[in-house]
Amino acid sequence: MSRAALAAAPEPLSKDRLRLWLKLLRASSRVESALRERMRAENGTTLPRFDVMATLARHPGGLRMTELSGHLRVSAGNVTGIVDRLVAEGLARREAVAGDRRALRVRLTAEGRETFAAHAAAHEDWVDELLGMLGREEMAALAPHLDAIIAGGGR
Amino acid sequence: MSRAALAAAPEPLSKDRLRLWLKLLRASSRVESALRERMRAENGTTLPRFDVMATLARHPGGLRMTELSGHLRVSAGNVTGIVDRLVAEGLARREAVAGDRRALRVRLTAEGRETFAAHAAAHEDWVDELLGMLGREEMAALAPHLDAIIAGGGR
DNA sequence: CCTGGATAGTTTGGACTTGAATTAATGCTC
DNA sequence: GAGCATTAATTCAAGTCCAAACTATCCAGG
Repeated sequence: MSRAALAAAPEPLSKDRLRLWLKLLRASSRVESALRERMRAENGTTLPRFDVMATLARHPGGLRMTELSGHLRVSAGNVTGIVDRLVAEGLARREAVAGDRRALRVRLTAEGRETFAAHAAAHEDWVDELLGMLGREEMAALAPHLDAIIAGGGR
Repeated sequence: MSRAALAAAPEPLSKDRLRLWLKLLRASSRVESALRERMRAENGTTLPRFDVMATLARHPGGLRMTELSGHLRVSAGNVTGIVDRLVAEGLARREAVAGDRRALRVRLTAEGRETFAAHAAAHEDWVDELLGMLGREEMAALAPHLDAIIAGGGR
């Protein structure tokens, strides 16, 4: 074996992982910023607000603040401000929880449900368009690896 | 063909795309927040600052503010503040550009280069750990699809 | 009871983000 | 060579985000 072949150490896997991470980040950022922009321009709202409303829509009985921040990937202190704005716009309501005066239950109003339904339909169309290059097979190839990353090293 | 078979419409692809988008977002968020946390706790810095320094490190001759905000995917107004902080910490420097008094060239200082080298090494280790479940084959399966999403529908 | 620790939620401080407005300088065109 | 659109960068307003401190309430032991 030649000296050159010996010297050509295989590139460490960590470099590949770094590159893959950059790709993952870019792909995600591209979709997210397109969605943010359309949410703003066409629905007059923001992604965080939409996420909160989506979570509330999946739980018609309402959620406590802690549950809400648990379902989302945002901190509790953060949810307070977003819910404040939803309440101010008449899209959500805070109710007392019987038996625990510390807790609050947040729930969408009727107007909030209507508004969310319209936004969600548009959102689904946009995602469909932004990921239109992926067919069933491509998604089947991607999904398990994304799940593995989400599951992480046990964590 | 039975009535049931006719009624059982295949689930629209758009639902799958929506689910895939949520997976992509979660995977990306998981890695990003782990990196942010470590950057803060162990390197005493933030991801945006690190990103700016990484870009500057790849261009030893310096970059104009516009070029910097172009390489990163952030708005120009944003870069101003981040560079401000880097300059305040002595990690970067703004220089005048001969021939165009509007423009500025941003460059890492010697201290900035040293600091970045240390942070970058740690960063690579963390990514290697966070994506450790992916081997060469998994990455080879993922990368082209991520590239397709990045390339988008032309834009 | 009552006191000390846990829990629910808010507040606070600092950083980042975008989009839009602003300031300053450039360069094209007539 | 005087106007005028363009470009470089900053500033601004509003919102998002996190971590940490704080307030109010709950609850368990003594």
